[in-house]
Amino acid sequence: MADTERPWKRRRVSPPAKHTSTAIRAPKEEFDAQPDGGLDSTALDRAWYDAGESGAVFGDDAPFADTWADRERENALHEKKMAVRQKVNPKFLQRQKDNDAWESNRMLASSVAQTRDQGYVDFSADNDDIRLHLLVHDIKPPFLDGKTIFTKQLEPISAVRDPQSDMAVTARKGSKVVKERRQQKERQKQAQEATAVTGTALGNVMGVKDEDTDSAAPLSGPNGQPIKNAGSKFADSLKKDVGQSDFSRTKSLREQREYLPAFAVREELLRVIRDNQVTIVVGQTGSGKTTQLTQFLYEDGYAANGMIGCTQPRRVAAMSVAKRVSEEMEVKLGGTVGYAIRFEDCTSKETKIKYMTDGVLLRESLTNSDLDQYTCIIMDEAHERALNTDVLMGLIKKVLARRRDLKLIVTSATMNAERFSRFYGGAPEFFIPGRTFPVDIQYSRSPNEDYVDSAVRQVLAIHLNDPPKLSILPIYSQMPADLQAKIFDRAEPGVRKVIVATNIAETSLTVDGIMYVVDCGFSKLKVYNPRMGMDTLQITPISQANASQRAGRAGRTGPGKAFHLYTERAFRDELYIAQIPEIQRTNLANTVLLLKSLGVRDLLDFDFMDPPPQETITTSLFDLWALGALTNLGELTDLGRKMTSFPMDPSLAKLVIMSSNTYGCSEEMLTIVSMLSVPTVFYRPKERLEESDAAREKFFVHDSDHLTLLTVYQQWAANGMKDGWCTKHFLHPKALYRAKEIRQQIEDIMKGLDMPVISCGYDLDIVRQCICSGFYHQAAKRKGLGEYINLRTSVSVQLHPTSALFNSGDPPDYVVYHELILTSKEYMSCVTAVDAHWLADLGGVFYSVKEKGYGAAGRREVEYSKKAELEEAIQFDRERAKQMDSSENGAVIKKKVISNVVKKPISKSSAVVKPTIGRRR
DNA sequence: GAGCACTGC
Repeated sequence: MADTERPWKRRRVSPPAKHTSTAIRAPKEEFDAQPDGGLDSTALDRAWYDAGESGAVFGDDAPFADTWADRERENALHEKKMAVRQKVNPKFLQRQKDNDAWESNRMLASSVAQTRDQGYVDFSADNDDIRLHLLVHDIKPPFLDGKTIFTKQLEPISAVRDPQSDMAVTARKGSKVVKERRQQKERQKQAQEATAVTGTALGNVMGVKDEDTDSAAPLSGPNGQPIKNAGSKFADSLKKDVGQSDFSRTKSLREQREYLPAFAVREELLRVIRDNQVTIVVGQTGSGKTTQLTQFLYEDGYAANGMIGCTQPRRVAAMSVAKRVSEEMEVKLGGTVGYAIRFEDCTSKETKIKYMTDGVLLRESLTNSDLDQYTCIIMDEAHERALNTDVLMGLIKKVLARRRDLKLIVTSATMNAERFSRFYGGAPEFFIPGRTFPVDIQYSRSPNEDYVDSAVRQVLAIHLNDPPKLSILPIYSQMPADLQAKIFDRAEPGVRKVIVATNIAETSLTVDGIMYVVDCGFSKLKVYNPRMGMDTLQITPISQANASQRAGRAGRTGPGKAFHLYTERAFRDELYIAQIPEIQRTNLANTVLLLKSLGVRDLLDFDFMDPPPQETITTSLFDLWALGALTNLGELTDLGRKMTSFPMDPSLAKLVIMSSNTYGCSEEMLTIVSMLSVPTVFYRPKERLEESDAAREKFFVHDSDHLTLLTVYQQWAANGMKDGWCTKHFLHPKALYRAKEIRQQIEDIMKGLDMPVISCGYDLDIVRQCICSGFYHQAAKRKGLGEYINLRTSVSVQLHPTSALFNSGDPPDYVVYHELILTSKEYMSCVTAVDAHWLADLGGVFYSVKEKGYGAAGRREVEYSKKAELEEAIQFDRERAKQMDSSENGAVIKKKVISNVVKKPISKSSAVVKPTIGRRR
């Protein structure tokens, strides 16, 4: 079998770092890199391929056949490779010995061998064969030296208004009922179905069987047949809405339009917009602002020289509103009225009214910073303060100063209107009344200790006033679409619906006919901890604005009642007025990179409505620098510029770039990155945990969760991307389809940038190395069973029990992980085993490797690293920064320094051996 | 041996 017949099979591609310039080389790589030292790559390839040929089974009715064959082939090949290596090249082991000898020699001869550097954290592997030490540096780029200020928000922001308040304490404690129920389940499991379980307390009260009250419904139908996926939930819910209200059935579109409150104030609104560059429109629910504003502006001639743009925080909204407006205007969607969301641009040359997500407009500003194509921009739902909305607001403020002809309209709920007005220099507020029904608001008389218990009691109290049968329906975003659709079904006569929802029901979807709302006063909030570089999912008291939004859901189709499960005093004193804007509680690496590429040199000069906390910005800047996206002076590098082309986290963007230009595994990396960009593809219904776990394990690649994801996608693709196949293997079809879309988008971007899409074939070590090149800043070393220590922060972290590496017989010493999540413990999610040498090589900013500690000689060790080079460069840049500081116009870096922290002098002991003579030749 | 918000490019 000649290589030419398999163009996808490529020769091993070396990592970017030049091992030869340092003294150490991992035996494996040394072997591969020696053209004369044994087996050439073609022979290896052949051995590999032959091993595969012998045992392969392919076929449609054996969905896993090719995977298992691959796996076996891989194993067989590995063994063969090792055997061949040792047989064909007996010098191999000898060379290892030689290396050892060489190093001892070098060590003894060298006068620069020093004791351990105190400034380092030393992670020593207790491996008998290779005594390997990974040293961790603590280097900062000059632009982060001292106490440079990047933002007006110096203090961290607390997710709770008052940590001592009743609600904050309750939030931290969690629900006792939930805990007990969990323990009960545990006991039941231990009892091993010895006795049939009859039901829980809750089930007994309601006269419903246990399994009916459980939150997730089974995946299979009544006969155990897998349910075919019903398609996208958006399309579904939109369909069901049609014709639900009598009003929309009996009135023409024109009549409906004129009935809206916005219509009554049309002339006055247009006059205010004409007289002001910025207008804040306070439009309540049901006022018609989203659909009418654009049409008013269009009718008033604003689209004569450009487009009227309207941004939405969510994709569905952008799509469905555009559809509605095109119907009202009796034009084809995509003509005069269009929309643009990720993956879908439904606009044309004729488009005058364009609905889009705020992320799309943000991306557009990358190519046209003055947004010239628009005469008028409406930022809808700005009060939600989504990350992109906030960034856009700062950007547009600058554009408004340059383009006096541009009009901006910001719509907001009542609570935030004044802040927007102030931000835009006292812009007028225009009020449009809403058209909703009155909602009777009730508060608890005393604080509740357990929100789940109180919620159940409250629901039952409402129910017992007029007790028909109850139908309990859960909904959350990760639930399969066909099950989600159930909440929109009309209840049968004599049945009352109870919908148990996450905050998906607060804004994202509307269910008709809700009469009662029970609000527990909490939500799960993702809060970023910059110090630990970690997201935490916290139960947090909601804000007053959230509470009103929840209550308002009872008054959409008739008068309703809302029960808040906290006291009125708590509402007033313990809740923030509005939720903390996303920009202040999230990782900003992405945003900072975007702003840098938009030419914002100093973030302090950027006008944020609410500036992000200092610590978040410094961590983001540091991470970007460590990734190689920023120079030592904090300017964008070529790599950084390339990264902004990709709509994803900077570290993932780096993986894509490295996989294409260095490692030759972009085909694989495209898939992995796409899979990491969607919610988990593994479906784990509560009542079929063991089955679904077993299904997941079939996809495991033992040393990498990333490669496991790759396997899942490849199998899904190989099996025709069928929903039935997904159901059978406990996978979410929706998530996989989305991964496919994302994959296509990234591939298109790569082609646009002339980046080759290549496969590395079966050499998955290449993929792991590439992952290491983008994630070395998130690495950990093994401490115990399943227990690791983060190399840089020394924080103890664990393998998540769903990881492929969990419970594996041979846990790797070093791993990199995709993210850290704090739940009951600090868990690494999506983990890949790496080699310590890769870390030192690819993450030269942070790590260097020492080998062979000679204990008897008093821990005399030699360090090999790129650190000296790096420090030299940093010193050079530091000097440059100083020079810039003294010059007039270049005082960018240091002018914000309050007081310079005196840097510790680099101790003598950190002297580095830089071998000038090669050790082998 | 776990834990469960939501968006967006």
